[in-house]
Amino acid sequence: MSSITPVILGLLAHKPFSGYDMKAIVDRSTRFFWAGSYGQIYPELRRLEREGLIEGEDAPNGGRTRRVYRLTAVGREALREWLLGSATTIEYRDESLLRLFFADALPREQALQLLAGRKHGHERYLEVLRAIGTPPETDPTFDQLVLQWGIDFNEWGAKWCEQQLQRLRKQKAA
Amino acid sequence: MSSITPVILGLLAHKPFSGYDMKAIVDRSTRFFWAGSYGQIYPELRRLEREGLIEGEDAPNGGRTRRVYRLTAVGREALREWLLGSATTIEYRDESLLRLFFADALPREQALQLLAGRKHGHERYLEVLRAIGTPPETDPTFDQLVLQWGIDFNEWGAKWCEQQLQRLRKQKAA
DNA sequence: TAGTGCATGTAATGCGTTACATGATTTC
DNA sequence: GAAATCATGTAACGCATTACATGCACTA
Repeated sequence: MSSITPVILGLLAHKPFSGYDMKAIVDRSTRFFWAGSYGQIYPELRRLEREGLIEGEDAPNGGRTRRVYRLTAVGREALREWLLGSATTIEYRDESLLRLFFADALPREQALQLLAGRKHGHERYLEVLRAIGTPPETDPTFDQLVLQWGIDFNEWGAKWCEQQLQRLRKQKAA
Repeated sequence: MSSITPVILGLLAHKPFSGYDMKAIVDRSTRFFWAGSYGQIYPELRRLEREGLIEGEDAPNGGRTRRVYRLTAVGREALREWLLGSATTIEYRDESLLRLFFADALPREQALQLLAGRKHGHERYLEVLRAIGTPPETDPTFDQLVLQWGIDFNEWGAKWCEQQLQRLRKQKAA
């Protein structure tokens, strides 16, 4: 099982897709917390078919080759197991946080500017996520709930920066 | 400039360290958002010395070889430039969020359990961070501020999960 | 004297991204 | 008819982790 496997199974649980479809969907949804590339998707699609977790069917668009896959019962069970599993990788790399970590090497005012810059980063991210759509208040699907998480997280992050900024400025004055 | 470069320069801005020292420091501080390994550190140390950003000095402990590095003026300027730079990589991989994204494939109650599990993940992370230390309320250094961010973030995350859990349970009832 | 920590270093491994190649179809 | 989009696929590349190798020093 590679890192892209659950994405493929998860998407196909909804409805059949081609590799190209999946890449497009990933690029405007999971990529914010789980990226994927053709170099992962296509080989894995063939492997999963060989192993019987998915089934492919040729569905050309005119003379344009196209192969759509659907989940088998075995694949659905594999997805269920992964969903219920407990192993959970978290990888977080945040250069802005690293800068802040070393900000003591900077004059006070410039260090505070790093906080302001981070706040701005959250705000820009927020715009990107809001452009994707606004999840409904009631009965959101779980994929919409995750988008809501992204929005809430960035709002929280921007607010956190602002609060620290005010706190640190006040202390300087005192 | 590799990903470990700013870490080396940033640490040496404080005081001289050996490669071994730096790895140990990284492992209990930046690794939560910026990891580093010997395979990166040692080669980069020699490169940075060759380029004149740092200077090494042999400082053996008895017969145990040891080489400590300090920042040169050129290195300090390079650090300053990186700190003030705007390029900012963010990479976030969160399997728990991916699970939640595909949770529609699960019976309602099991899907909600994923939220509970995520909350638990935040709480465990919180314990790890609190074991490192509690940043002071007043006049924290910036590295302490980043630790505070980690604590605040996980508190927020746990609370978010709890709120969604309550909201989704109430909706089911309605 | 065996185990742990200090200390440096590299080779192998695994991974994902990037870039490229190919070709059909739709759109302006 | 040019450009964008659909569609599949792979090779090269870069990068970080893992594992291993070496050897000294301290401590139980």
